[in-house]
Amino acid sequence: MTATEDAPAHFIRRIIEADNASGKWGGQVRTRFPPEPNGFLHIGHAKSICLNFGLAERYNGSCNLRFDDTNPAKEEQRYVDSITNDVQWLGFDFAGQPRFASDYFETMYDYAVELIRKGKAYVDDQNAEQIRESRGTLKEPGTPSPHRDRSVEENLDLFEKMRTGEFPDGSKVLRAKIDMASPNINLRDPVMYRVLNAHHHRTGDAWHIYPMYDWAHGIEDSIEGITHSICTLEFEDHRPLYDWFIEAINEGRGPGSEWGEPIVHPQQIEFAKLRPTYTVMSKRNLLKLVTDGVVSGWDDPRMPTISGYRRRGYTPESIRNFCDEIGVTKFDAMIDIGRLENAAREHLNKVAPRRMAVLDPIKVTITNWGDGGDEGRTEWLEAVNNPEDPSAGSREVPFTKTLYIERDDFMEDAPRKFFRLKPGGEVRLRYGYWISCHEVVKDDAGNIVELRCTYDPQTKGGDSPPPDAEGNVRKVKGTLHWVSADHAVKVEVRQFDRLFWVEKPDRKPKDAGDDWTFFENLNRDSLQVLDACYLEPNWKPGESEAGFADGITRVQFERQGYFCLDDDSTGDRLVFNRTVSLKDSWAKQAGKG
RNA sequence: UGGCCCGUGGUGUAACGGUAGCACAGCUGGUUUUGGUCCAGUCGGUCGGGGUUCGAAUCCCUGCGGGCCAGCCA
Repeated sequence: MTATEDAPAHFIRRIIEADNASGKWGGQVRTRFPPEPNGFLHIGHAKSICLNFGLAERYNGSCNLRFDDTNPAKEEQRYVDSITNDVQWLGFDFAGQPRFASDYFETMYDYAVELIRKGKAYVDDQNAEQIRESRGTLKEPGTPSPHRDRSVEENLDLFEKMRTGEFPDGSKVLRAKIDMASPNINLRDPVMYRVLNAHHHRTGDAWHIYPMYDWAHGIEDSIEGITHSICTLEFEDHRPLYDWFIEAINEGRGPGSEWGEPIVHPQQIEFAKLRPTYTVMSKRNLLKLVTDGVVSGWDDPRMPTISGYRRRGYTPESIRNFCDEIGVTKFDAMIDIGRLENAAREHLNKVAPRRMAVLDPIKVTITNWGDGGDEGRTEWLEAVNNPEDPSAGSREVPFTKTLYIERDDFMEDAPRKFFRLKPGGEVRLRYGYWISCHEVVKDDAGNIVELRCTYDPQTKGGDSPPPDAEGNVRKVKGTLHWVSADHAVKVEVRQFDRLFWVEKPDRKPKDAGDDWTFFENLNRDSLQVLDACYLEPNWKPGESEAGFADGITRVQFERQGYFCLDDDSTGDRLVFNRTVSLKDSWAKQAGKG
């Protein structure tokens, strides 16, 4: 928290602080997060959520979760539920229940009638194609509709009939009468209402017209008393229209006016949305990944959705920290997705309990295990649960004659800087003993099937042996994780790689043909399932030391990465998802060749 | 000559007319029973050209580059 409080104020905070200083809103700050319930939330929404709710927290204001449900053709209750859940999981509180634009339909209708009576809106009989053609182009002005100068009475009558369902879909619209020659196309008599005889997930069949975004959004904000209406850059061109609608409603309002008192005029402010590397973000492309079976669903751990990151094991804190770190500007920047991975490592390092698990096992036999007593004995050795958090305590891990270590941790012909296990070499088994390898057993195909090693009874717990006669202490460079073959639990581990090979997967190359899609950039090996991994037996799902508030079981498998228990787990088969690997400077060096 | 917006190290972001700083990544080294963490050091930048000013990343002009806009989507 201190980090964010100390961070310099970004441009939206400056606006708010200036407003507070001038008393524009009486020191009040009210924001909102206004998703359309037509899909699942992704990491880009998280930035907006953290911004809006974060500002409310910082300035002692409030932030509403408001569903912009103005298009029943695309919206569903299940999206409302999932979005609500995601916002709560991220840790934000929206004072009571979510709001809905549809709750304001009646008020919006009244305002529309008011604009008609003021001569600022009219019913147009043109169809969609005619309207498009008469709108003009980016360089040429539009031409007025033949219905633009209908009488107020006729407009009122037609609009009423639109509402009550007397017209078929698309046959009529209500338009604002602004300026068909405006260089800003949004001002060329924008549509306010369309006829849509559709069933709405909340208002049912009460309405046969539905408001367009530009008309509806400012009114929603105004009704809720929003002070700062924050949206993304592509709405910049819409701001003049946002302001026009509210000013049109307020025209002639005031004390004693037949129209009543002026309504609140929130300030729309635009910022650059989040664009992470190595992923697609549009709802359309995300949907295609799901429908084409590239991923298992919206919550596939490889998806950039909130539900995907949750299932992957990301903590709400890590996502919020990430959103705080990347800043808020009007520059359309690309954010290295590695920043999000770092945020996960940073948080999980502090709170994830440690366990040992061997993902790709190779058998190790301690040939002199009998030297220390009964060859069949099990020694229980103390292991620290989290070196970053002493209060996490310790546990005991079993050491026996037969163990598993990671296949990668042994090399027969090792380079100089490889300080793991090699023939004749000695390493520490973490919290166990020091061992050295004296024999490599292979099958007929030449695959290593077993390492025969000896242990040093004087290194119990992994400690250094006593000094020799000259006072020299033997040292080892490498420390390996391991499990007892007799005690280990066999589990499944799923490792994920990024879904795409290139930074901007939806960027079509210049020389690409018409049949090109972003699927060309898919990483077809983004999922690796390891079904024979061995986990130390100290495992009690749901009882990890950290006690994550969201009920998700998260853990660090030492030297490998952070993992979480997947819901696919059953009583006799645990499934772990790798959230993110640990940093691996050996892999980096080995990769240099 | 359509309109609007945006250009600061590799990436992101500060400096709001007065010493170009921070973070991440990279690289060096140190500590370490995780090649993790942690610590120290280091590399590296104001898109170009004019102008205003004692002084410009900041203000003005211009060029270049990037983004958005012609849904009865949001």
